[in-house]
Amino acid sequence: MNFNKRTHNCGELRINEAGQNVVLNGWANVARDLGNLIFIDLRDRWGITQIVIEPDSNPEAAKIGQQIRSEFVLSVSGIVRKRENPNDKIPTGLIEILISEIQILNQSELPPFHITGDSEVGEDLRLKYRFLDLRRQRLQNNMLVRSKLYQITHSYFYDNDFIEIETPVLMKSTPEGARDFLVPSRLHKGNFYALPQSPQIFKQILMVSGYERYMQIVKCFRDEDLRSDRQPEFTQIDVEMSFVNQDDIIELTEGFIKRIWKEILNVDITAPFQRLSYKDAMENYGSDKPDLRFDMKIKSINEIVANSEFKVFKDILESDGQIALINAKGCASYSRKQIDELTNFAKKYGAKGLAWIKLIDGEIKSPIAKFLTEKELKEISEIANLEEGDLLLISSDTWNKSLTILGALRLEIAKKQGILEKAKNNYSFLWVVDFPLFEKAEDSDEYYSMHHPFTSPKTDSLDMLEKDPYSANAIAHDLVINGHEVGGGSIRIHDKSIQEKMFKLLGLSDEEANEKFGFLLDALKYGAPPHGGIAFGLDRLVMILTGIDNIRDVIAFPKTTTGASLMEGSPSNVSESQLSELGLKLDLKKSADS
RNA sequence: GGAGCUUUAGCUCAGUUUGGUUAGAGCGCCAGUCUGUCACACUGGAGGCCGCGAGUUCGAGUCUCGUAAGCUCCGCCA
Repeated sequence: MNFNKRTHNCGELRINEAGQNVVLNGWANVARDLGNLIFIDLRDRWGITQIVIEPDSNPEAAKIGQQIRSEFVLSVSGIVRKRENPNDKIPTGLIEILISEIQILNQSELPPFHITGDSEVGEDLRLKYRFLDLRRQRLQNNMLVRSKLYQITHSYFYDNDFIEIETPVLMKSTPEGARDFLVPSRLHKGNFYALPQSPQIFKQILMVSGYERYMQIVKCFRDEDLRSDRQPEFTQIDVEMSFVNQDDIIELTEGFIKRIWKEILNVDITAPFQRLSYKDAMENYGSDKPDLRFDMKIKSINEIVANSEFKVFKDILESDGQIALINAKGCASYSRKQIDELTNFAKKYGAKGLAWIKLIDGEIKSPIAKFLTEKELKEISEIANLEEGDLLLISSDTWNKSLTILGALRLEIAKKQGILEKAKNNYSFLWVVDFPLFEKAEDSDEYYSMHHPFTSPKTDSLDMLEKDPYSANAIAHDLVINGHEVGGGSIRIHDKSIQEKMFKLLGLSDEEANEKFGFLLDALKYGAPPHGGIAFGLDRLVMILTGIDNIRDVIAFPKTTTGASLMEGSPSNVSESQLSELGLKLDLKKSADS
């Protein structure tokens, strides 16, 4: 097709260019036909420029102009001139283009939703017509931030002497953590590749190979249920270094985050970031990824009620549980119904109930007051800083559950009271360190790696690996921004015998360990350097940088909560011949029955 | 695996409490008028399987049951 190619984009012309002949290409954002004067807002990804057709002097252009509808693709030629009435809402608002020639390059059907403006549109419609949703300014801005982040990442790590190496997308299935996505092999019928949950082992092997500083922006895949911040395929900034300790990794990361915030948000942030041990994070905020933009700390009252006759408390204390509270400032006015809602909220996290204490008109109101002595009530009021109009929420359960419940309530209260809304332009950066090496399953006596099985124990925990392995700590570090876990890493095990011991503690026999991770154990035999690293969730970083609370809005082509793509219709059936080539037969009875 | 919310015009939603004539609004769309608009304005018009399937009822957008899709959360996510 012959058409006049643009001399400028739709966002760059200013009053200085007045008098110039220019050509613009783009989409008709909106057309306003005033009869003997036609205005068209021409849009491309750089901006909007108003073009004018004057029918009296250019009847041919007017004829075309009258046919133009929203989203038609145009090429326009004309002269830049000062506007009679400027529009101060857009950067090009001082000028307009008087048309000499206008060409319709393509028509458009009426789009199913407005491209212009920021109107709310149903998620399913947006995903089905993703090509139109991506045309909207909101998503274009998100993609732009994302692209900038790629560039900053590459340049920062390149400046720091890292090299980027690609690791396989088809690899061995090692279903230790999340479910793997599997890919059947045609050449090895009955065998499967897995898509990587992370390039963890490959990057460690690259350290053994002597690359010392590796990074990669890499897609990872986990076949687990989705959430508003979780997609089955997501992007990770993967980093690994040799001959380093934890502080080196943390320092490098802080420089990286500083550069991102400066270059994308023009915000200067100060390092080093605060550090909290896992234990302190849990005991103060009820979370291993606390949002520190507001305070509302959890207080333990175990000692205050140590001798309480109140059966609920007594039982919890006898089983080494945790009784703790938060002070919901100014929430004493909550109705019975609102408190019931909070209780139901807490029950989602496994709470059996929720006790509370209010101070209204100088008087304490509480369903459990009659079980507490005056001294206990006084000490609780003191430790909680109970003031007029406050509501204390008290949870008693196992250590982990009680604190997790209060941590969730802490966030819920902050949301309800507008505390989060007020803090939305603030940023809190935090390292959570000293994670336990192991985590016990709730319903069995089995232990799992809290991080992954290649995480190094702290050196002072090496002894404990022998005596009390399940109390040992890991040299692990999570980067938490505004209550989101955006990065996690550790110093890895580079000693083969410790790695073997870890597998054993996780219940893997020598055979199983060799079957699954033999190649890693092999590599550790040949001069593995001390090494460690970190990986960042790129999608979550973009969410924070754009202030968007949904991961789908920072990914060009995301999946729905059932893992489907509404645009191209995946996942989909495949033909019999495709299956037989792979030596596969479907047996859907089971899933149809259940 | 479990819980909750939503589904009505092209889009965003009201209507469901208490079943009852012809299901509404705003925006958009179509036609016409209009020389300074920028969410143009004005006049007129078209547009509905009330997600889908059963059931209750003289009668269902409205009540009951089932089902699908989207979203949010718990479990899950080494």
